[in-house]
Amino acid sequence: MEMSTSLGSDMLRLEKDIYNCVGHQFNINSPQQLSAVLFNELKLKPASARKTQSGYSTDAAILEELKDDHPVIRFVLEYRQLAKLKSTYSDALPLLINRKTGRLHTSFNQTGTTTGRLSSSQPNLQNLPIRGETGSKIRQAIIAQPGWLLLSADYSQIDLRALAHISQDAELIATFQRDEDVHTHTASEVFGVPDAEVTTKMRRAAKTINFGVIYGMSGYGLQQATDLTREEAELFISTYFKRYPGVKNYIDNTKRQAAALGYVQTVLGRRRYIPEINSANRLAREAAERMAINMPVQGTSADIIKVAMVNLHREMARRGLKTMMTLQVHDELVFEVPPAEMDIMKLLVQDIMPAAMKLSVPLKIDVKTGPNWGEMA
DNA sequence: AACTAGGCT
DNA sequence: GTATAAGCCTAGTTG
Repeated sequence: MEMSTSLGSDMLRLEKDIYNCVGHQFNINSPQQLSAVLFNELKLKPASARKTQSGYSTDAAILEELKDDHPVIRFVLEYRQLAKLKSTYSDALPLLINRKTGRLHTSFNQTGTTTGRLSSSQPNLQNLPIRGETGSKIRQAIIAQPGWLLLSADYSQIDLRALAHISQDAELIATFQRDEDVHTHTASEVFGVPDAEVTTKMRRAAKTINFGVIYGMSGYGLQQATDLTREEAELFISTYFKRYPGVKNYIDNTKRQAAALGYVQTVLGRRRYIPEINSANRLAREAAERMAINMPVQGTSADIIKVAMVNLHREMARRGLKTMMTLQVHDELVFEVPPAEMDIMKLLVQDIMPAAMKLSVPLKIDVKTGPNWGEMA
C-alpha cells in the first residue's frame, strides 16, 4: 500500500543516518545489537542505568534520557516508531481483509482479562494508533461501508468516575457533580491555587497522578514519568492523599480486604482472586497490591460499558435499526450508521450510555461522527 | 518459547 | 540493597 512504501522510504533514510552516525551497519531491530552499539561502542551512560534480564535496556524511556548525548539517539527513536507502525499496522492489516466481505473483522474475547475488560485480537483493533501524523493516517483507513458513517461515543473519565463512586471521596465526587475538569481541579488542590491559575505544567502533573493513583503509582514512578525530583514527587503524592482522603482510604481498605478475603471485586460483584496478596516476597506482594487497587476501578468501568452495550443492542433491535455496533475500546463504542439513522442513534447513545449504571457521580459521554475513524468531529 | 519493545485505554 | 504504574496484543530477535 501507499503508506507502507512511504513508511518504508522514511525508514531507509533513517537506517542510513543511523549507520552513518555509528560507522557501520547492524540490525537496529535487535535490542542486543543496539545495546552493544550504544553502551559498549559509543560508551553512552543512561541516567537510570540498567534494566532487563539480559543487559542494558534500550527502550524509549532510556533513549529519551540520552537524546542530547548523541545524534544517533533521535534517529533510533524515530526509526523505532516507524518500524512499529509499519510492521504491526500498515503491513499487517491489509493481509487480514476478509476475501468475502472485503473488510477487516476482529475477534472480541469476552473472557480473556482479569478485570472484566474485553480484549481484541487478529487484529487487535483496540490498539490502533491515534497519536501523531502517521498514526492518524492509519486510523483513517478504518472506514464505514459505502454511504454510511461512523459514530463514536466515549465515556468521559470513566475510571476516575468509578473511583469517585467506589471510594466515596467527597472532593472527587464534588468535582464530577460540578462537571469540572478533573485534572485541573486536582492541580488546584495539590498546588494550592485557584482553578483559573492552574498552568499547563501543573495540569499535566495532576493528570499523571490522577491516572497513577488508579495504578498504585509510587513516588519513584511519578518521578520517572515527570520532570519532578524524587522529593517533589513524594510531596505531590502525600499532598494528593491529604486532599483526597477518601481515595487514600480506598487504597488502604482494598489492600486489607484483599489480604483477608483473597479477592477484590467490582461494583457489580465481578471478582478477581489475587493469591499473591499475602506473598512473603515483598515485590510479588506489592505487585499484587497494585492489581488489587486497580481491578475494582478498571473492572467497574468494564461493567458499565458492557451494560450499556446490552441495553443499546436491545433498543436498536426493538426499533429495527440497521445500525451496527462495530467496535468497543474499553471506554468507547463505535457504530456504523446509515445516514438516515444518525439522528436517532445520537439520541440513543446519549440516553442509554450515561444511564447504564447509577453512580454517586454522573456518567458523561462525548459523541463524534465522521467518514472514518481518524477524522471524527 | 522467552525476551524486548511498543501500540492502545 | 532492590524495584518501583493497571490491563491487553503483536512483531522481531534470539537460542
